[in-house]
Amino acid sequence: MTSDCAACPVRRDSFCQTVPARDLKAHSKKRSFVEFKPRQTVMVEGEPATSLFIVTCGIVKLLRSLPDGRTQIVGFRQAGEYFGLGERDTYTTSAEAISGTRLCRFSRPDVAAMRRALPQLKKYMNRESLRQLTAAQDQVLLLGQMTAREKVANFLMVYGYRAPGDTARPQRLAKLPMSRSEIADFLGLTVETVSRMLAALANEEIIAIGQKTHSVHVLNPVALAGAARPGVAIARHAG
Amino acid sequence: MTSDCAACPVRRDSFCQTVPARDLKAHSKKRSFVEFKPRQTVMVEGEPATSLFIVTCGIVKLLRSLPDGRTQIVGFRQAGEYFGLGERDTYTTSAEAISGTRLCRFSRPDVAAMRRALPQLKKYMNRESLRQLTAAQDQVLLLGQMTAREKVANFLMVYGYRAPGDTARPQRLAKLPMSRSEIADFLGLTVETVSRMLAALANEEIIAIGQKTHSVHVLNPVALAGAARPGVAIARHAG
DNA sequence: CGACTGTTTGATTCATATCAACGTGCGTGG
DNA sequence: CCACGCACGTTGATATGAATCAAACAGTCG
Repeated sequence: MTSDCAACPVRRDSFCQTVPARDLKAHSKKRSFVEFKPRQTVMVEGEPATSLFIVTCGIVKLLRSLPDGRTQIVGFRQAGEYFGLGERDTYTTSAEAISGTRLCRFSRPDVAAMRRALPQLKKYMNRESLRQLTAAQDQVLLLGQMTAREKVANFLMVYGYRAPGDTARPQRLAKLPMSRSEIADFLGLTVETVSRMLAALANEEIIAIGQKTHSVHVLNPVALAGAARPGVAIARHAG
Repeated sequence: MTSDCAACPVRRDSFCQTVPARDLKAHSKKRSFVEFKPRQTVMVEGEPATSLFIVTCGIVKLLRSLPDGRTQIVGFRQAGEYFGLGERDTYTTSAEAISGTRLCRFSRPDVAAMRRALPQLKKYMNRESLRQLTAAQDQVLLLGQMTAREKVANFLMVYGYRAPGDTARPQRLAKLPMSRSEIADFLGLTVETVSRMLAALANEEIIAIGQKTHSVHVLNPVALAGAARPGVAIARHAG
């Protein structure tokens, strides 16, 4: 909590990497820590955008809702990634913690000042905006044109697929911190359909679903890539 | 063609608005004009991104394709809007002229130099990136959660709905320069479904379709907004 | 140990795609 | 100037993928 930014585990993975070491002390003073339990709301679409958040640990979902309750997840944010910045002075998405989460909070004025003071930070954030735009376009392609099976296979390709340290083994472990219903809300499907598609892939021995249900073993990466057919994987941390 | 930027009809509506009048002469030297007939390709996804384009007149569609030919339109660009800039050094979308189109072309290095020289331009483009991100998220919500009817109604709200000068009349004219199949590719539907939804709205006397088929009269704006249900209109020039 | 939440599986329905035919406006060439 | 051909749009019949409805089945937390 009271720890200095110099000791921050995600400093080199977040936009704080652009803050020179000698400015870290001052930097630390600007940020506050906030913690959220699973399912807690971090910010709400349409409300005044007062803060920018950086994920220190845990995972957060960004979402857009329709008045009648339908919701669409437009992206996930993991350790090191930031959210809360948009073109408007109100938030354009809501955000909710998926797992227990610790966030760094910066006020908008402070962020603006930092952008002015640190050209590298400005550059970092501008690049990030463009990356997110590309990711959003990936999701548009996925939602508009892919079948349920392709959507799910793609999701596994993008969000799973991190070797657990050692890459030698043919099967790799996909960790899915989010629930089936969150996967569904991201892919524009229902929970049942997501479950069925996973079951089908498991049936074909392309994947194996762990008993903890949030871990998926990729048994046949080639076949999985084939199921994601289009070959065009959607970029990481879409949205 | 050879006209000076000072006489450009879209100067005040494009990012050139940030170029001081005294620099316009030099600015003119950097840009070249290119023209495209309907259906002609301006740039291709994945190819080296050498240029940035500003639409002078006409309309252009930006699209993403899957290897098997499925294509998704991720945005339209009209007079004054630019495209061709992304996080990568290759284009992230293809672009194709819808109507006969005239574009200003700038080389990437020149754009980079201009950004360096003109802080206002940089600011303009950064804001634009964020606007496009918001628009892309709007499209994600639409594609992921809306019904065919809602999609079409929303499309009319966003892309139509420009009073023909005089706002007094209850019915307004929606001009749709794009074909049914382009609307379909934008909404993630088929041509037939788009046609049926338009027919249904016409049946209910919410709209009336002109004989030229590219113009739609909005007879009952309130009912149209209702059909777009969610109320949350997707932002203009999505993507 | 029992309620609860999340996941899976099954039966059925429904919205939209697909397949097919027809209409219509428009440009082209006779 | 008219007739033909073609691209585009509409309309209809049918098929189907995914949603919905419903129920059983964990794993988890008091």
